[in-house]
Amino acid sequence: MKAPPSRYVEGDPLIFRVLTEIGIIAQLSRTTMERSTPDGLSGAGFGVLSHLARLPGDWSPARLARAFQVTKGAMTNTLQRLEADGLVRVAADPADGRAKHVTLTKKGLKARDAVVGTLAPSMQSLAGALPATLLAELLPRLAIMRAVMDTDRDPRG
Amino acid sequence: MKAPPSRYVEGDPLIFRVLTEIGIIAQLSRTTMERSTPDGLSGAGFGVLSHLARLPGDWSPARLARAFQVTKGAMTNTLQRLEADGLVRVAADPADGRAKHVTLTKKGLKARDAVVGTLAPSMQSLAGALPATLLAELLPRLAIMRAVMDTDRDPRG
DNA sequence: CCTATATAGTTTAATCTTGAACCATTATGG
DNA sequence: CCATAATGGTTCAAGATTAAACTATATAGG
Repeated sequence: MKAPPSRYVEGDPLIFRVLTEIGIIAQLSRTTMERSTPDGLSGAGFGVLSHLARLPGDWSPARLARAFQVTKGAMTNTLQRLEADGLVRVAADPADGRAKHVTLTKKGLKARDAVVGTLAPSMQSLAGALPATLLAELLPRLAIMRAVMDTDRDPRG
Repeated sequence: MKAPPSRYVEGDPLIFRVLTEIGIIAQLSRTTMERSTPDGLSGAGFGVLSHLARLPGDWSPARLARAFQVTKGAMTNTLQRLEADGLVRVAADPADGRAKHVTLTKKGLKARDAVVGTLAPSMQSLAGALPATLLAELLPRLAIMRAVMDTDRDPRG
């Protein structure tokens, strides 16, 4: 019987420790990212542009809010700013009187690509500092975890 | 030569895709966590309590701010709320006239444990829904990634 | 049909974080 | 020793997010 080195480090279930690491990495990458978008494009705005660029399909404000796990009010706000800057187009859905369609403008795509380009050097330096196979090992596992969490979450406000 | 299924999904470097997954998981877990602390304890507050509970040592507001990658102002705010609720103690550092020491109170430790307990069922259900070895495979790799990002970041605030 | 319920989107007040300015104290190096 | 730079902490205005209330449209059941 020997005393543990600290009260919780050993005892906390794996899941807590994994989520803690993920939270810190997300925070670090978020601040890095936002420093590359001083042109009035918020992190949330960039996220929406990037999402629309990567994932084709019909995107309504409500669907975007669910995808980002953000309230409808926050998404309204983000989209209003993006539309005011001409980065997205928001049109009424002809099939559903409640809904709207969000699409990327050319300007929006260019703005997104510009941020990605600005970000590239620091991302490459980060990737280069990691063990060669690390990212390839992480990605599919993170995708599984995200998929599981994504399915049994509660809808938001 | 065949056309890629979408413009970016295949082309984005691994590092972007990994960080995207991490960002979404962090957001999902953050909202889950904050729903388990309706007693006026913010997510940031819980993070600080948990940090102090898990990692012994001398913690000043500035060091906590760096650990969480948050501005000094935000940490001042968080600590003032925690201290007002009697969850932490903040005392002047006798060795450094500028600095302060932050320590957990018994009440703070109990509050932290209570939140962890409330969270446990959903965490267990999540862990149970994942492939058995997934978390054990993720943790060391995430720790490496966090360590690398942590070392060559800019100081804040 | 018609009522009840669910969903899409907006608005509002409250909360939190940032960035910058600021003061106090400590380290550095001529 | 002294001037300068660096660090610790607080405060304040601006920006972003949340929860909740509200309007409008759509769906389901009797």
